[in-house]
Amino acid sequence: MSVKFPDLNLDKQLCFSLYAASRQVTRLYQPLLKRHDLTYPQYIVLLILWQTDGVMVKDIGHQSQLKSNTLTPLLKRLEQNGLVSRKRAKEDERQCYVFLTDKGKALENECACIPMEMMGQTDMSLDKLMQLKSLLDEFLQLQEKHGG
Amino acid sequence: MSVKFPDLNLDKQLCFSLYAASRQVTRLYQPLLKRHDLTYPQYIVLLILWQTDGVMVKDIGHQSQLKSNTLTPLLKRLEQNGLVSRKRAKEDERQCYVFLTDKGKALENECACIPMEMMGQTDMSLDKLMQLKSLLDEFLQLQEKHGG
DNA sequence: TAGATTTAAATCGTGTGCGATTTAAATGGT
DNA sequence: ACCATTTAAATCGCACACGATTTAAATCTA
Repeated sequence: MSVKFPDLNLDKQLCFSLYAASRQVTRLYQPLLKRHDLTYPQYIVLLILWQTDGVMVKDIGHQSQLKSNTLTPLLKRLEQNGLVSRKRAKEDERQCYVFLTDKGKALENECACIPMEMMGQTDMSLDKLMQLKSLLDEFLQLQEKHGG
Repeated sequence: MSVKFPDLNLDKQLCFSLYAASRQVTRLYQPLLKRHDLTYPQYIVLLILWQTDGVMVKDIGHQSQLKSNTLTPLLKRLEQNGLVSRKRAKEDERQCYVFLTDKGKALENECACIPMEMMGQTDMSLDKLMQLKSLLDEFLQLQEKHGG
């Protein structure tokens, strides 16, 4: 058994590491984001909007890999906090466009220091972080190809 | 700015990739675990118990990096499903030991095929998966050292 | 053009995650 | 022995995630 499948345990361990690392990163972000009354998933959505303002919920979903059942309540919270506004598209009433408010746009500058602060907390070389990202992206791409 | 911090965006993107990859892996596990009425975090806890039966909640917490506020309800669900039993330690009533039931022990064999099935779904070389795990573990270790 | 199908969000229910607090048991210092 | 402190679980509240379903709008088709 251990000859035929020498690394049968690897995937357990890999998934375990991935799971723990992801939550650890979220924990690292939390104190930085709390200053701006943001959660980590809210920050992810804002990163998407700061890149391109006025995006459909569907497209935010595609970029973040989150569905409307997660995004709708999250976006409502961002709206309640005055960071975004949601408008139905006139040409297709099913679609909902999300726009940054002035406050939401201003927040981008206030959050500008976060990436730097995070980098400082990782203690890993830039080279290894890039390697890590590259491997994760390869995994995600293979998944997108295979899983639709 | 871009000279001094050439990859300021890397960490945004890396965290994003990590976040997406972790959830993708959970999604891959779900259909396999559903057959046994398990969630992914429940499976993680069972992996720990299959390795060593009769562990304190505290130790499960240390291995899984989950606290009692997550573990207590999760363990109660496992108990309700007849997979584990929880007993207070006689020598220290604060401590709670978790034991596998016969059903819980039997489940290990039923889940034996899961790692193999998962490996088949990743489409990545063993070499790269090991690289990935190595980088994630290095990150986690640095965090444990730094963050306590 | 009426009815079936597809599509985009929203809604619902369950199970995490986690900060903060609480409860109760053990321990430590005086 | 007494009381403050520490420790291990449990509890509470909030915000995700996600499968499944629903709602409503657009589109396709006979």
